[in-house]
Amino acid sequence: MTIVQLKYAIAVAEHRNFTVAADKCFVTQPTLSMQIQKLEAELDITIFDRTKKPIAISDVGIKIIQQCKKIVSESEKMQDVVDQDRGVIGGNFKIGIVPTIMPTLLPLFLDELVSNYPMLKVLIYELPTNELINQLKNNRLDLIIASTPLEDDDLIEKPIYYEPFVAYLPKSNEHFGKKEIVPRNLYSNDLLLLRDGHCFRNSIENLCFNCSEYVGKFELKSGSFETLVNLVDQNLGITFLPYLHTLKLNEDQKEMLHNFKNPKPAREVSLVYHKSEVKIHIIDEIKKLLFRVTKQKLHFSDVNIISPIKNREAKRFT
Amino acid sequence: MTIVQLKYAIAVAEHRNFTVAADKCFVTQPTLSMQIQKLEAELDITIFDRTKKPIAISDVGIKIIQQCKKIVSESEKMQDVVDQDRGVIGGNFKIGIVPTIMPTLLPLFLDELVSNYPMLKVLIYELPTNELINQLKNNRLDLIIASTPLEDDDLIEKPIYYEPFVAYLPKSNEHFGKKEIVPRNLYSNDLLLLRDGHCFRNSIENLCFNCSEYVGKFELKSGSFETLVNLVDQNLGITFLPYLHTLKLNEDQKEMLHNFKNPKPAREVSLVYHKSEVKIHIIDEIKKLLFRVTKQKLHFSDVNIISPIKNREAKRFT
DNA sequence: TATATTTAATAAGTAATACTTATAAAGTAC
DNA sequence: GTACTTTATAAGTATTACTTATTAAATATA
Repeated sequence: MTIVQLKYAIAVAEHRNFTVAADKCFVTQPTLSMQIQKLEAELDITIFDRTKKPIAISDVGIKIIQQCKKIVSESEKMQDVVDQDRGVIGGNFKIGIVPTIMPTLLPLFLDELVSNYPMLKVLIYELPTNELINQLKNNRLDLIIASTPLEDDDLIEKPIYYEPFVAYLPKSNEHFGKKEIVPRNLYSNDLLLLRDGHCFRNSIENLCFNCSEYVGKFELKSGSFETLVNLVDQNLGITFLPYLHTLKLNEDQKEMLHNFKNPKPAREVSLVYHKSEVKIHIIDEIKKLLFRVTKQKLHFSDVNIISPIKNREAKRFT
Repeated sequence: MTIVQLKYAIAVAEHRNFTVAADKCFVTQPTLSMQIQKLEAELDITIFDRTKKPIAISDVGIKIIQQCKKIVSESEKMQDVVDQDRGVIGGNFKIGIVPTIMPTLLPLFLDELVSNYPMLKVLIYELPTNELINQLKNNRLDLIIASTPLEDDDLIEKPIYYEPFVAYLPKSNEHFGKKEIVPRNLYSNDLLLLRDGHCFRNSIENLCFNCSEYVGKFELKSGSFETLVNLVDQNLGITFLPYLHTLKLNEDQKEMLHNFKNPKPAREVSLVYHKSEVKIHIIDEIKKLLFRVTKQKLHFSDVNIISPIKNREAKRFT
C-alpha cells in the first residue's frame, strides 16, 4: 500500500472513470488500473465494480475511500508542519465564513491578506455554522470565522471583535425616534429573522426574551440582511442589523436605525480553529490583521454577548 | 514520501540508532539511511541530528514524527475497515481498563474472549481514566472499560453493568451491625479513599454529600482496595468496596460488609470507544460476552449512579 | 444487425527506485 | 594509537511503477 495508490483510488472514486482519473493524476490509464488492482489485491477486496456504468463503489469501497482520504489528508499535512516550523506563510489556506459575517468582514481584510503574503493562496467558503464546524473537523478547512461561543471542546475560539446589533424600525413602530431602545421592550412577533440553520437567527431568538413561543407571520428563506431591510422598508416588521451592516445604508435608511441601551446586545465574532493547531503561524498573522482592521471600525465595550447556541444566557463584556 | 519511509523514520526516532532501527524494519542500515535522507530532502529539513550520541531529534523532527505516527496509524486502519466489513474477529485489539475495575472484571471474560476468537490478539492495559481517554483518542487503544458517564462527545459509552458499593466498617463503627446503611449518615472524615487521579476516588467523593471540606487524616498513595481493607481491619477508618470486590473476602471480613439502603450508590461500568467505530464488530462481540458473564454476578436494580466526573449529581437507575 | 466508440484489462518493454553488499569516513572507547 | 561502533557513500541488483501497444468487452450509433 502506497500513498500514491490511495490517491489513485480517491481519483477513481471521484470521477467514476479510470481514464479520466488517470488523466487527473498525470499518469496513463494502465498505470492506474494496475495500481488499483494491487491495492485491491493487498486488501483482498474489490473497491470498484467496473461492470457498472459509470463505475460503482462497493460497500466496503466507500469506507475504504473514506480512510484513503484521511490518510492522504494527513500525509499532506507533513509539509504544513515544516512550513509552520519555518514560519512560512504559504500554500493553500481555506477560510470558512458564515453568511451573516462574510459581506461586511471579508472586504476589510482580504485584499491586505493576499497582497501581504503573495505565497499564500486563500480560499474562501461561505457556509452555515454547523457545516463550517463539520468541515473544520474533517480538515477541509483551516480556519472559520463565526459567531461564538460554540462550546466545542475540539475547537479553539479567539474572539476578534464584539459587534452590537442595531434595531431597524419602520416609522410606524411605537419606538421609532427614541434615542435608545431596550431589547425586551420590543415585541417579538414583529421580528423578521434570517432562515433557520443560520446562526444569526439563534442569536436573535436568544436576544428576545419573550419569543420562545414566537410564530412569525411568514417564513423567510432568504439568508441576507438586504432582504430584511427591504421588508422593514415595506412596513412588514422590524429587524436587527449587526453594526457593520448599517454602515452601508443610505441616509434615509440610517434614520431608521436605533441604538440599544448599554449593555447593547452584540455578537462575538471569533476565529475558530482546530486544537491540533496546524498552520497556527498563518492563523496568528490573520488574527493580528483582523484585530487591526476591525479595531478602527468597532470600539464598543459594555455589550451583552449573544450565544449562537440556543437557550444560553448572554455573557456581559465590558 | 512513502508510508515505508515514515515507518523507517518512526523506528529511528524510537531506537535512536539507524542500525538497530534497520534491523527492526528487516532491512539493511544503508537502506534506512538512504530512505530517511530522501524523506528529509523532500521535506527540506533535518529530522535527526546524527552528530549526537545517541541520535537526537530536531525540533521540527518531533512534530514530523508525531505526524508520521498519525499517518502510519491511519494506514494500518485500512485492514481494520476490511475486517470490520467481513466481520472477522482478528488482529490486535487493545483494551484499556481502569485499575479499580481490572482485578474483578478481567478474570470474568478474558479466558473466554481469547479462546472464542483464536485469531484475536488481545492486549490489556491498566491506566487511570484520563490517560485511557487520551490513548483512546490517539488510536493507541481500541476500547476502554471505565466508570461512566464521562461526558465526552467524541466517545460512545455502552453501559455493561451497575455495581453497587458496599460499606466496609470496623466493629468500632457506630453503624456496625446495622442491616442497611444510608450513605449520608456516614462521617466522611473516617473515609479511606484511593489516590487522586483514580476515578473511583471521585465517585466516592460525590457519594459523600458532606465531604466537600473533607481533609483526611492521611494521604493514601496506594491504588488497591486490598490496602484499604487492611487499613479498615486495623481500625483506621471505613471504606466503600465495589460489590464484585467483596466476593473474594474471607468470612471474618464479610461480616464487616454493610449493604446500603436502596437506591444503593453504584458505579456504572461501560465500554467506551471512539465515535469512528472502527472494529465495532469486535466491540459488539465483547459487549455481548460481558453482558452474559456479568449478568450472572450482578442483578441489581434501583441504584444511584455515581458519576466519575466531579460535582455531578447522581443519576437514579431502576 | 453491423459498425464505430468508449472504456478497462492485459502484455511487453523501459525507467525509476528501493534494496543489497562492500567500503569509507567519522566519532567513541579502551 | 588501535579497536570498535556507527553512519554515509558507492556500485550493483531486484523490484516495481511506469510507459506504449493491443485486446476484450460493453455501449452507442448508423
